[in-house]
Amino acid sequence: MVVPNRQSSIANRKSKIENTSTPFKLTRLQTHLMNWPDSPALLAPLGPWFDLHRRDLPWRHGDLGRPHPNPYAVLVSELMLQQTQAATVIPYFERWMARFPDAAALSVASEDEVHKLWEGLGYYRRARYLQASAAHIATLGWPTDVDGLMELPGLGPYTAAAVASIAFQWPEPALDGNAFRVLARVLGLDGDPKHYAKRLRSWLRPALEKLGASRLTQSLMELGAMICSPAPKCLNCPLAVHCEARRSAATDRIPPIVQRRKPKESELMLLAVEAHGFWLLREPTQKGLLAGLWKWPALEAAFVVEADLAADSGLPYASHELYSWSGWTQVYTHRRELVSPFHLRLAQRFLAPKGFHWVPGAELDQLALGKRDQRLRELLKGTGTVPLRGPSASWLLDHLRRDAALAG
DNA sequence: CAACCGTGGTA
DNA sequence: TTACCAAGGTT
Repeated sequence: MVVPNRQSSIANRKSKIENTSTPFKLTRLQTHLMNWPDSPALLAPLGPWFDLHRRDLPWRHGDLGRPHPNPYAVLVSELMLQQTQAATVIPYFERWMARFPDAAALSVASEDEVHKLWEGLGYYRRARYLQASAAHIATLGWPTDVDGLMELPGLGPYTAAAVASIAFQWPEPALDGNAFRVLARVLGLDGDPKHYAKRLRSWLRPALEKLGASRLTQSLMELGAMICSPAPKCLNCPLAVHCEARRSAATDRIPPIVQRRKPKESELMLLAVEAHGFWLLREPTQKGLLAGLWKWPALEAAFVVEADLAADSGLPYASHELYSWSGWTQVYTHRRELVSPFHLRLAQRFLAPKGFHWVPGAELDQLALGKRDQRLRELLKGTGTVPLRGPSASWLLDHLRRDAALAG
């Protein structure tokens, strides 16, 4: 497939990235660029270093001087690599490409299967965006410039530029966390390097044109991942001679650490309710945490206190059995959950509330679950339950049905 | 624009 | 154990 290089500029985009520059800002920009070393000269050592030390990643093509033979593979890898380390991505990428070898195959897949192949990788929105992008490409073909790539769902400034440079050799500067850290240190930037994004892109473009877009983009990120890491290994760095942060012993201050909000804590009971070989699962939601995935029913654990007070009310659930395991802490980006898992076995099924579904045990493994719910699914396969230590079975069931009624 | 979206590695 | 943070993007 031949894709023309339109030489469009991310920095001058009207939409999504930044506003067009005013004459005043352009003047400041030019002034500032005068103080930075020439980018092709400064970054030239990256090429030879990369040829010697580059990792052999399954989405990485041998000849970086040409457009990538499979742009779809680049797209898949870049979506998977968002906020995710390469080592984690590799097995997911292999399975994905085996099952969905091209955009057409992905575009006709079921959403459940798409999520199943993404299971455990996190940020599940990316899987849906990738499928939507594949549908666009299968129908209309590949975009012909970086602005077109930006229109694909799930592609922002970084990913659009990464696909442009790695898949098509368009000279679009792709700035990820690695590139920002490397450039902040080499140039000795003060403050958050993201504030320099626009100037850095203008400054980088000549280097992309001279050293090769794919080669420079990947070598910059590879250096950030392997050498110029948060705790840098400057002795092995091909840019050390001209690095401002190293010269001034400031690599621990550049770039500055951005502090995060403390995660919110919550406590919940996670229920595997079983009846005659069927399991009660929450159907996938469209929004919120773990959207698109199946979930075990859960109850706010504040109820546990009530349960202790209520004790067993003597309701007719004599044939029910309740098992539990020791709990754990489930960590998300901005949340911490204290999880208490239970297995409740019922003598008979009841009508599944709205938003719930009785799943045959044989199909449990086919559902896409988040790590928290995968963990309970695995517990059910073992025999390591401990005697009941928690609310009564009747109490749990009553609250589950009440909770489901409210949710529905 | 701050909040939100998962999970695993690392010091 | 805690906190940072990773080939970020969307709302």
